[in-house]
Amino acid sequence: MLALSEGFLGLELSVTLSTALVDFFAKWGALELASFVFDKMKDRNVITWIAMFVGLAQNGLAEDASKLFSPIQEKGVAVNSTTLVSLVHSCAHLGFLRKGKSIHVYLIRHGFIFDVVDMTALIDMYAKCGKIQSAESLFNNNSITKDVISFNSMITGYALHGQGNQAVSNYFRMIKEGIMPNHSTFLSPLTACSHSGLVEDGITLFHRMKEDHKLGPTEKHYSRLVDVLGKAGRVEEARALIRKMPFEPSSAVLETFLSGCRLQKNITMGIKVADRLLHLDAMNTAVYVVLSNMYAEARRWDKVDYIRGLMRKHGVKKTPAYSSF
DNA sequence: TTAGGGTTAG
Repeated sequence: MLALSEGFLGLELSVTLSTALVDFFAKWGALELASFVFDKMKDRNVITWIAMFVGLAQNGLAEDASKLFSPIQEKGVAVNSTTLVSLVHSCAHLGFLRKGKSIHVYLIRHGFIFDVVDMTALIDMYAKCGKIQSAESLFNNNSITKDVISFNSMITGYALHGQGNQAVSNYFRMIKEGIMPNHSTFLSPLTACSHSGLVEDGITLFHRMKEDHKLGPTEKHYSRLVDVLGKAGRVEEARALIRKMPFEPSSAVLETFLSGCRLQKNITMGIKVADRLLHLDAMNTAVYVVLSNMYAEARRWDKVDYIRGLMRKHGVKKTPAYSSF
């Protein structure tokens, strides 16, 4: 602190070096240090302000970040692409729709030319802030050449808004437009399929990954499809899928499967997978809770007591939450 | 010697 406040080796730190420090500290979550350097600076440039703003935003300090917004705007620093993207990205993260929109409007008024990266940041911001139609019209206005990230962003937006059909159809549109998907492309629509009950679409997408694009599904993709199948009551198929996985299923996949078993009130299968999960980690609270809830739903109070006993035996503290019915 | 887009949902 002393070295920083009096300058390094008695020299005043340059704006560039101080800014690098603000950025470094903020990125590591050392916001007190970042603020300290920021406050001490006599001169700050665009990058200094943005680094501080982004640092606060990424660390969830919405209110503090918000206070920097006006000075940034007053200085008119939101004029280049990098600045725009940094600011808009943080606005998306914080749900600052009005602020994000004001940057967008400001730049339109000033005749700013948006590239695909700028557009993607805006699409993501509008989608995350609940304005899926604004995101959609930006995406569809044909002023930019779309790429895999802008497509993924739009697809994620649809998924976020429960528009499973749109998420899936934009995957096909992307292929039609000759853009190669990547692993991320498939995650959002698969999630959307589980939310919207689009079982066949989910299965199709999953298989297209490998067959059409040579993309081996990762554990997350398996987990999503297990969820799609589990929610649709196709527990046996979900189980077969897990067995076919080219790697050992982690707790995450098994927990997804377990919640499918609970949803379908398949206690027999639920016990099997819970047993496996507890062999992986006897302290996995979630497993006890789900098992206990399954038994409670089946009014098997003796078993509920038994689970409680198991928890005590293993020193698992959390009391299972009973579902009300 | 400083700032750039997507990556489940909860």
